[in-house]
Amino acid sequence: MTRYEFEQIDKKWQDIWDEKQAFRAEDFSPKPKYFTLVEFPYPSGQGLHIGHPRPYTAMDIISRKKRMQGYNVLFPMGWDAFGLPTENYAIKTKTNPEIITERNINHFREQIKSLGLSFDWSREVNTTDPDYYKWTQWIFLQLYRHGLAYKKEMTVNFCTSCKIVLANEEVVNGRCERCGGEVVHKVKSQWMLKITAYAQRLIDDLADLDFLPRVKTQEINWIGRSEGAEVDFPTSSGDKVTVYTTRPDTIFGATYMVMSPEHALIQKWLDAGLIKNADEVKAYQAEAAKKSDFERTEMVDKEKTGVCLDGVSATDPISGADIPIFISDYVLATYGTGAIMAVPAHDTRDWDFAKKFNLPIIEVIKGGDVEKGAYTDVAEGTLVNSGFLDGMSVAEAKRAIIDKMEEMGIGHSKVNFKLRDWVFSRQRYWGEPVPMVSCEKCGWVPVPEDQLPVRLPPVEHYEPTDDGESPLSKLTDWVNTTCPRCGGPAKRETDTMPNWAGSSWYFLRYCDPHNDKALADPEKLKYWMPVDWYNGGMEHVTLHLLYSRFWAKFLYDIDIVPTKEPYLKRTAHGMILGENGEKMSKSRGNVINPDDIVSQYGADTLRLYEMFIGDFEKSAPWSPDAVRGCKRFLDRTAAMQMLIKGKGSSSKKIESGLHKAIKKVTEDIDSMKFNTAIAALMALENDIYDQGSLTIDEYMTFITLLNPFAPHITEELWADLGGEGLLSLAKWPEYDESKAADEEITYAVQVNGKLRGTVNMPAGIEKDDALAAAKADDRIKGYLDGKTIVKEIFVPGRLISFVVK
RNA sequence: GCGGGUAUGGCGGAAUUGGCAGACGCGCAAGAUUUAGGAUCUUGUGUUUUCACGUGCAGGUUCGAUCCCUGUUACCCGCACCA
Repeated sequence: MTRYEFEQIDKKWQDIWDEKQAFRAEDFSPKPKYFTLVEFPYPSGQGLHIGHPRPYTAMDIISRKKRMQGYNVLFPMGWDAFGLPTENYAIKTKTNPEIITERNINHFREQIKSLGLSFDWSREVNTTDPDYYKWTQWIFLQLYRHGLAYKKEMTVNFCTSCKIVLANEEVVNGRCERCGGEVVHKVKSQWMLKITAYAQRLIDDLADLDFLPRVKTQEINWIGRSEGAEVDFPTSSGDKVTVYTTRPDTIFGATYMVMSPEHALIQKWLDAGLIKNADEVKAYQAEAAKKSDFERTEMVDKEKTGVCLDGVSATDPISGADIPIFISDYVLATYGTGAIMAVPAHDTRDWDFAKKFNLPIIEVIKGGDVEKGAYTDVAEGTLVNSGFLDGMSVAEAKRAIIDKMEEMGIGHSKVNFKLRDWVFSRQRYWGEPVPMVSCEKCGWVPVPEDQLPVRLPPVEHYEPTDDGESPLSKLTDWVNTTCPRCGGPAKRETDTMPNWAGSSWYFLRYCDPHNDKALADPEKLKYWMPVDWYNGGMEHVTLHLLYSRFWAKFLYDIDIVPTKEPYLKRTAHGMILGENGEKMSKSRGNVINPDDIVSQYGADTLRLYEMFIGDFEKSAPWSPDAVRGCKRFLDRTAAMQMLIKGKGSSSKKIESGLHKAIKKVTEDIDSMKFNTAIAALMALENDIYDQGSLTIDEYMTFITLLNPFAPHITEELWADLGGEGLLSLAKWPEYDESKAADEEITYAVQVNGKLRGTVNMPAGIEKDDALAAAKADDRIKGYLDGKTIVKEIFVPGRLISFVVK
C-alpha cells in the first residue's frame, strides 16, 4: 500500500478489532486500570454531528496510548436516549418512541463504529432500557428514603412551547434552553431533589480535583455561596421580619426595608386589614406575578418599581430608628429570606431605589461620595455614623455586629447559596416513570424495590394534555393501582424524570453493565472508580456535571459507590464551527456531515483533521482544504515505506528526531495538544523525505506514534511490514534522552539585544569557547569592532548576547 | 453590572522558569510531470525597493518582551436585581 487506501482497509480493521475484542476492558486485571469517559450522546434523528468525533477521537487517542503503555483501559460508550426531540417526533409521526430510539441508536452506532474508536462495545448502555432505568428508579427511591426527594407545590418554570416544566439550570435568559420558547411561571406540585443539601460539599470537594479552572469557577459561581447574617426587624404589626444581608456592618445605614411581593407576611397583613393602601399593594403583586422570566430579565438595569406599605413599618433593632417597608420585585422571594434591609449608601440597587423614591441615604463607611453613587468597597474605608462600630474596618465591624446581634438574640451569621433544589418532575411521556404511588390514606408511598422497574406503558397519544399533565395520566388502568402499604386504592405518579436522570449515574453502570442484582457489583466499582479522565462540553458544567456529582456523592454516603467524587479530571473541548466561522446549523447552510468526510477521505483523515484543526479547547472553523492536507500526510506516510533501507538507525539526525518526536507526542497527548503532536510527526516526515531513506525500525516506530491518531492506516502498514500482532496492542515507544541529543546546536547571537547572526557549535560547548567562537564570526565581528564589551550573556543551548558601548 | 477568557501573516494556528516570532497545515506564486485534474513532485511565500519594521493600542521593567508590570480598546463565553 503506497497511499491510504481507506476504501479497502477501514472496515477491514474495524472488523478485526471487533472479532478479536481488542479493546475489551478486563475486570480485576492486575494491570493498572484507567477509566476514560466521553459524554454519551443523545441519539437524535439527525445522526452524528461533525462535532461529536472531536471529543471522541481525543479520548480515543488518550485511551489507545494508555493501552499501549500497559494500562487496563475502560473506554465505554452508550446512549442517553430519553428526551424531547424523540417524543416530539413520535407525536408528529405517530410512532412509538421506543422504535424511533432503536432506529436512531442503530444509526449512531454504525456511524461511530465507522470512525474506528476503541470503545469496549460489550459494555454499551442505554438509558431507555428497562434493565437500566430500573436502577435509575432505584436511586430515586433511595433519595426519597433519605429525605432528599420530596414533593412540593411550587412556582416552576414552564416552557410554553415544549409544554414542559424546566429546572432552573434549563432556563437561559428567561427562555427554554432547548427550544428558545418563552418561559412562564406556573404553580405545580413537583418532585424535587435536595441538591442544596450538598451545596457546600460540591464546592469544597472541587479543591482536590483536576478540573479545568474555568469549570471549577463556573460551578462555584453557579452554587453561589455567600456569607452574611440573618437579622430580625420588629414591625409595628407585632410580627418580626427576618432579613438576610451580607453587609451586617452597614446596619446603621439601613433607611428602609424591602420585601418581595410574594412574601407571606404581606398576605397576612393584607388579610388582617393592617395595610391602608391595600389596593395599590395588591395591584403591584398582581403585576409582578404576571411577569415572565424573560420580561423580568429584561427589567435589569431598568428603573426600579415598588410600593410603600401604609400602616406597617419596621424598627432597626440596633439603632432603634423607625423605617418604612416597601415591596418591590427587585427582591426575590426565592433567595435568602425574601426580605432585605436597604442600605442605599452602600448597595447600588438600594441606591437606585432610594433616589427614585426620595429616601434618605446615610453614609456609614467613609471612602466614597454617597450622593453620587453607592460606595461598595469592602477592602478599604472605616465605619462612621454607626455608634459603637465607628472607626472599625468593614471586616472588624462585621464580626462585632454579629457578636452583638447574637448577644441580643436578634440575629446570627448565615451562609446562603444561589443553588436551588432540582425540579425533577416532567409532565411528559418519554422518560423514566417516577416510582411512587399516591394513596388516600398513606400519602406518597414508594413502589417496592422488587417491583422495579416501573415500565413505561404503551399509550396511544404522546402529546401532553391541555392541563399540562403527562400523557400517562390518561391511562386509567395503569394509573389506578393498589397501595403497597395498606392495599387500598391508590394512584400511580404520572410524572416522569428529566433527561438528566439517566446520565447522572451511567458511568457507574459501565463498570458492570449487565448486573441484574445491583446497579453494579461493589467490587467492580471499587476496581474501576473513579473515572480517571472525563471530557465533555462546557454547556454541561452547571447541568449534567453538577447533577452527577451530586448523585455520586449521595451514593457514596449510602455506601453504594467507593469514592466521594466520580471524576478525577475534567477537560472540555471547543466547538467545530462552519466554514464561515458561525455555528453549524441547517438554516445557515454550513453543516458538514461526518459520513461524507469518511467516505471521501477515510476515517483516519477525519480523525487526524479534527485533532489538527486547532487548540482542542477552543472552537475552530471547518476548512475543507485543510482536510485534504491531512489526507496528503497520510498518503505520504504510506508512500514513505518505499524509502525503507536496512535496519537499526539510518542517521543521527533521524534517530534524534524520532526520539524528540516520542517525547513530544507522548507529552502532547497527555496535555491534549493534539495539533502540535501531529505537527511534530509531519515535520519529522518532511525530514525523512529530505534525507531520502530510513530503516524499517525507524518506520515502525513512526507508525506506532501515529497509531492512536490514525489507527486504520498504521495497523495496515504494520501488518504489511511483518509487525507482530495488532499494532493497537503493541508497546508504546520509550523515549531515550541520550538518543535525542543533537551533536550540533545553532546559537543565536545578539548584540545589544538585536539578533545579528547565528553560529553552529558542538552540543556540549562551554561558555568561554562559545563566546570566542561567536566573536570570531565574521558577521558578528563587524558589530563588535571598535566597541567595548560591557556584558556577555550565555544561555546554554540557545543564545549568546553581547552588550557593547 | 459581576465572573472567566481571547487578541500573532491572506486563513487555522506554533513559540513558557523572558532567549532566532510565524513551527505544522491551508491558501497563493513559479516550475516539473500529466490527455486531463480539486492528482503528484520541486522551489518560494510576514511587511518593505533599501535602511528597517513587525505579536490589538499606549507606556514601563530588561542586554533581550508574543511572554512580566501599568493603563486602554475590541471581541467571545458564563451568570445576571442572589441583598
